[in-house]
Amino acid sequence: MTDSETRHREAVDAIQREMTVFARRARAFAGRLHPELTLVSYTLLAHLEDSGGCLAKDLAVRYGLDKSTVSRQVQALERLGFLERRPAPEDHRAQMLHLTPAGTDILAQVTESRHAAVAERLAGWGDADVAGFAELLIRYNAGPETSGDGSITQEYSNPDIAETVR
Amino acid sequence: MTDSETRHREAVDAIQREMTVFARRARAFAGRLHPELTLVSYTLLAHLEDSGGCLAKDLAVRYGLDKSTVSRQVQALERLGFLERRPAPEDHRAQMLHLTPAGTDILAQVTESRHAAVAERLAGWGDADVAGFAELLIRYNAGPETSGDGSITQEYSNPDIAETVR
DNA sequence: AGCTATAGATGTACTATACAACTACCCGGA
DNA sequence: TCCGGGTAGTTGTATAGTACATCTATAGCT
Repeated sequence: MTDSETRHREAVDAIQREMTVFARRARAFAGRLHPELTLVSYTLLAHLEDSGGCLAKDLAVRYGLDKSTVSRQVQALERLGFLERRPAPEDHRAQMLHLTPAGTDILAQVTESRHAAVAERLAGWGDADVAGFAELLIRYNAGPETSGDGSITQEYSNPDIAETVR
Repeated sequence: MTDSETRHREAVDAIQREMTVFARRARAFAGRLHPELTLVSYTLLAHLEDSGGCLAKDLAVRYGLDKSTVSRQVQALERLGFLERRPAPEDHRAQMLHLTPAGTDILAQVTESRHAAVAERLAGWGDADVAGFAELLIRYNAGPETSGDGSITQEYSNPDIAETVR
């Protein structure tokens, strides 16, 4: 193995390790930040905002969750008053999910908290590094252009790619 | 707000969003990759390897987990034959945890799988980008040098800083 | 009309987690 | 010396998130 190959392997290992560190902290982190909204709830509400309303099925496909999981999450978010269901006129099996004003509100609050937490970690970074980090993360999450990421099934990975490049 | 400030804010938002995307996928991802070892189990075993053996307390502090959680994780890993407990000679309340050969083995396998998954996502990246991404992630996880990350308590954040720069 | 596919809800089970209470042990001071 | 407060770990209990299987109602094609 050449020096360059060794360096490359070590960098990949570092990325693997650091992503693991981050992932391990993320949920507890999100929970402490805003007990009202878990990481998943936050993501679901955020998608409702982005999409301007969608079906539970869409959320399940996009985030690789079982439809039963989404069904219960939606129930909980409805109970909290953050979203409402409206009968879909064109398909009586489905229901359009929409953010309520309260949902829009809490989403903005949580987004702001998360933004602040990230900004604090980035304190002292140069603009170029911040911009570069953002770009590399987007590229990483988008995954190989050649479809499929070798670890999750096709149906799961594609919607995520769609999301990150939206 | 100047153009530069706007660009900066958008980059921070992108980082926040991409980290969220990543975190949401990580656990399910880890589970599919190696059902034997969850993300947490993997991290605990990895720390045993790095440290050459430690106490359950150390794991709890380092990873911000409750000692009961660690206790049960350790039980499970012992049942699977991946670690063993040895009475600590200098403190009879405590027990040193050590990887077994089977534990060392599975850890190597999972590390390899994770490495491969990451490498696949990085396929087509230039060496400089890979190295730069690794460096930025390490810096991000290490957090602001000024101690405390504004989101978790002091006791939790420090061990993690220690870990990422070990 | 009838068959199959789909959106969602519900029953059930499992895992990870936290908090509280408990046991066993450690150590420093009166 | 033993007593009290601190510490390592276990166990009881509760909760959240998740998946899989099953069920209902509806859609849409032939």
